Amino acid sequence: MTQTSFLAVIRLLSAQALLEQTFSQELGSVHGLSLNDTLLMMHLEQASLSRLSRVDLAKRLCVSPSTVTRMSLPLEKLGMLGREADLRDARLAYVTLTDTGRKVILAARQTLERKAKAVFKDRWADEEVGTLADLLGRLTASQPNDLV
Amino acid sequence: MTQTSFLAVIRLLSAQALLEQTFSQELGSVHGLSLNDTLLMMHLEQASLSRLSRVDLAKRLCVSPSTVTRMSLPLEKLGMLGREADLRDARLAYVTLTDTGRKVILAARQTLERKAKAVFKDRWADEEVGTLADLLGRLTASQPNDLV
DNA sequence: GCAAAGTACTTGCGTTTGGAAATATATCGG
DNA sequence: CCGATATATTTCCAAACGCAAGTACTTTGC
Repeated sequence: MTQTSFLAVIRLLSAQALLEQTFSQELGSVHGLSLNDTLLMMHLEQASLSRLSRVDLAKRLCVSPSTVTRMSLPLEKLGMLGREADLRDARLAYVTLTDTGRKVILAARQTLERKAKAVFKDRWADEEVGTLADLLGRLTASQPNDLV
Repeated sequence: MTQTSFLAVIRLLSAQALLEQTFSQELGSVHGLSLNDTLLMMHLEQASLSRLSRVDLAKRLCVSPSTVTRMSLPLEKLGMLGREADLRDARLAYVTLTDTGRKVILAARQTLERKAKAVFKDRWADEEVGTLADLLGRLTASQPNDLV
């Protein structure tokens, strides 16, 4: 079992590296977004009030807070993200999803869905994809809200 | 099923981000290696003659060839990696695993195994971990040689 | 056998990222 | 209320990476 755990982890890392190549290239050329940009906006999309604090986003994306600060800057200038203060806590600087951003992320999501479908197109039964999603969900269960 | 595929991919990306944090921190503090350093040496470990060309390594790690060049430089200076030419093709510059490197990667592998085991310690049946490893193996089947 | 195309590697440059430090604000204990 | 500690954000600096260009060598087509 120690060997199986190791195998599972190694393959997870390898599979991600493989998928990231495809997805980030497609997202970049079609929508001008990085994969992390997209995930950030997807988190905002499903958040209440379409807004999240920077540290919250950092935890969800597993990146440092400074990365969130820098990632959101260009997207803000492009009008996809906004900034909002908290009335009770002046330290917080929420990142918000604008209407423009909502449209962009909707399109990007469709691109991702199409690519994701293609990944499993051959040699995968629907049930197997479901099992994979379930098992991976157990791994991320400790994390803040699930996407999708 | 398009929704399930999407869910599986998103969760795969999230799970990897989560695991990478743990593993790269542990590998860095204990062995002074990055996660990619470790994977590179693990590929060499199981290669015939303990050597691989730089482009081959790049494909296996899903990084650019220039990254392999730069990654191997410091490891070479530390005596973990070596360089070897090919008699028939003067373009090739194999990366080789030295005896020192073999010892280091053996220790690093044990660290990874321990951490991997901890990931699945709670709420996972052995069979489920095996299923996960199998399914992920299907994703990476298109890639060059599997590790482990 | 030679020109053209392909492959392997390296280097320069710009981008992205994490960690430490700095700043501002909030909370807690007395 | 006040000082100490904790939290949220930003900025600086250095490390890691991809891409494009350059060099060297090999293979292909004639």
